[in-house]
Amino acid sequence: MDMNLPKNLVNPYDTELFAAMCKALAHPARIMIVNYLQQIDRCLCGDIVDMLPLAQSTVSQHLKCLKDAGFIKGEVDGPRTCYCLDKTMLKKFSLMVDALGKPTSERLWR
Amino acid sequence: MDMNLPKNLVNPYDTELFAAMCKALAHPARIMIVNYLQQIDRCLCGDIVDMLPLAQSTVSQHLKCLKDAGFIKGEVDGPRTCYCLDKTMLKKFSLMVDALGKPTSERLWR
DNA sequence: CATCTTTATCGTCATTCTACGATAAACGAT
DNA sequence: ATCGTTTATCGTAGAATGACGATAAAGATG
Repeated sequence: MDMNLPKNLVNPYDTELFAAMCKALAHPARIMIVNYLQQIDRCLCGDIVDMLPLAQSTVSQHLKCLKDAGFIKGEVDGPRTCYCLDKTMLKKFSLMVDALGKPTSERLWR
Repeated sequence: MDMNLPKNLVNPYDTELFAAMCKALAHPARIMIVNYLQQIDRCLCGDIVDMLPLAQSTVSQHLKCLKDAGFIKGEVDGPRTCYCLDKTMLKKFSLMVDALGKPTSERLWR
């Protein structure tokens, strides 16, 4: 998205990235997954399927969405996949959200 | 969304709310609007239309979306509407995002 | 090797989102 | 009262999302 504003007022690159991060979290099932992983550290896809009232294929889709956005990592282990949070990414997201409520001059990210 | 997990592990109410907040921010144009309002404090709808490469009706739609989620407030002034951020809401969102990366026991919100 | 378990992907359908132009509504100005 | 300005809403078209079942793929197990 091209903006009609001087660079010192906006940052289109971060805007796109930040919107994409929000989008990845913009569904209750995906929030549930992140919460769950936060609390049990790591688990198999099947565990998440058991927790959510959704079909296995749907859960797999949500996991892909979170993985593509960088919020979770999946480690293949035989026929299974073990998922865990990427806390670095969560931290980054948290910093960007903080920045949203502060003037540019006080922001820690670019 | 109904979960198959004990209450001590999840919080469906907050999950829905948080997902809705993320959704409201899950578009570059809406991030731009929040950023813009952060930097100029308050402005008319028309100013935002000038900034964004979008039709007036589309911008109005995005503003409604942010307003419905509580991130901005609109004060009608004659035929105009003056928009500004609701920093309380941004703060709340920020706290919820922080919580996402922490165990339940350390969370400041319910 | 045949079978079972686990997960990812495909195809599909219904819904939601995003964009636009057209129009209505609210008011200020002439 | 009429006209111009500003903004919200309506209708709509196309794209994206979210759900599912079916199926493929990758190993384990008998």
